Amino acid sequence: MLSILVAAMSLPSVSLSLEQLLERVRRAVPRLTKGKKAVLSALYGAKHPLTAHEIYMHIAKGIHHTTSETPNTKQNLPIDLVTIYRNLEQLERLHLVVKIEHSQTGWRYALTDRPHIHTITCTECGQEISVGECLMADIEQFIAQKTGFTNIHHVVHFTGSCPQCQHHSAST
Amino acid sequence: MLSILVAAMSLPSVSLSLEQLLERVRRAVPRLTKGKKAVLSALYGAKHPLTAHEIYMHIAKGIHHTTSETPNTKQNLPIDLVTIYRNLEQLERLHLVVKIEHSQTGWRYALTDRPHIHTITCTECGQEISVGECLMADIEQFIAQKTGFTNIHHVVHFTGSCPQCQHHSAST
DNA sequence: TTTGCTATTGCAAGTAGATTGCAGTAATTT
DNA sequence: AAATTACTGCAATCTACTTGCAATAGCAAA
Repeated sequence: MLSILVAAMSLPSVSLSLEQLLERVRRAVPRLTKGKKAVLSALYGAKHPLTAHEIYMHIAKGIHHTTSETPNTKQNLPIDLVTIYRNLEQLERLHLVVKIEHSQTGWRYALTDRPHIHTITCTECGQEISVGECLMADIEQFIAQKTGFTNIHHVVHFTGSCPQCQHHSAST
Repeated sequence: MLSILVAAMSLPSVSLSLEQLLERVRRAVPRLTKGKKAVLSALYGAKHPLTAHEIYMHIAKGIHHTTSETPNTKQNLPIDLVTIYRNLEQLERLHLVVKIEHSQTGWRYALTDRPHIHTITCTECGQEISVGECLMADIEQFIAQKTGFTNIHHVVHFTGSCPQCQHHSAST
């Protein structure tokens, strides 16, 4: 039984260039704006799912600082956080972006169909580690057959007692 | 492969009385208070995972109204919402209660080891339906072996396009 | 039963992620 | 180049949740 689940780990790697992604989004939305491109670029380059605030910081860091020579124009201002929220919401409705988990600092988003990892958090000490690539593909397929939903995605996070904290538990 | 997942749906039913549950908690916590008993009783009687606010309302509804004959004593006052939050946090640390999903109105909690259902929400119209009992047991076992964690629980929620909304999607 | 210890409670104030209204801006079409 | 309107940024707001602290109430020992 476990061997089947392990097999599910070898997900196909997505080899879509950023340019191809932007072209795909351009066809799906009314206007491909600067803010939308910045959000997609941040998610494209991310190794882990990002919160809206992390996307904001990523964009802000990529912008050159203002000096007397380079005044504060529209070009070098960061994208407003509220714009990032609104773009994530729109891209999620179009199934181009998905919520992966609700972390302690808010929802984390990733590009759809990206192979991704999930994490497990110790409810006692707060330690958080990876559990490897996603194992949910079979469950999603089962749900699709049962409910008629398509474009199924999952929000998954695990909790438990890490090896160091196991003796404190009441359930053993 | 799917037949294995379907088999995982027949989880053992938990037949613990409320009294047995309270006794178990009494041994695990320093003081079994009125608030803690009320929270546990609400979760015990719940058919679905509850938010802190839903637990608050459930407790408040179960209390007799104040009249001139029955003045406002400590006995018929509801449990403060902050007390419910603190009890849920404590019970979660002891693995007696678990977060099931982060709904639009906040985290939903359930008693640990209760057979429970998960839901799928349409990202376009917001419709939410059940996907049947939980299929995560095998994945949790795999993670336990890989990470050394015990008392593993999961936070799971699904999203997708419901049959009525599927033509609007950009991903097809 | 009474007493003492301290975990727990309730109130109030605060934090932070996320949302909303609106006037101005900019991406696209013609 | 002009027109249309989707989108942006600012400010204000909402709400789930947390924290500080004095008062209260479980529980155990006397």
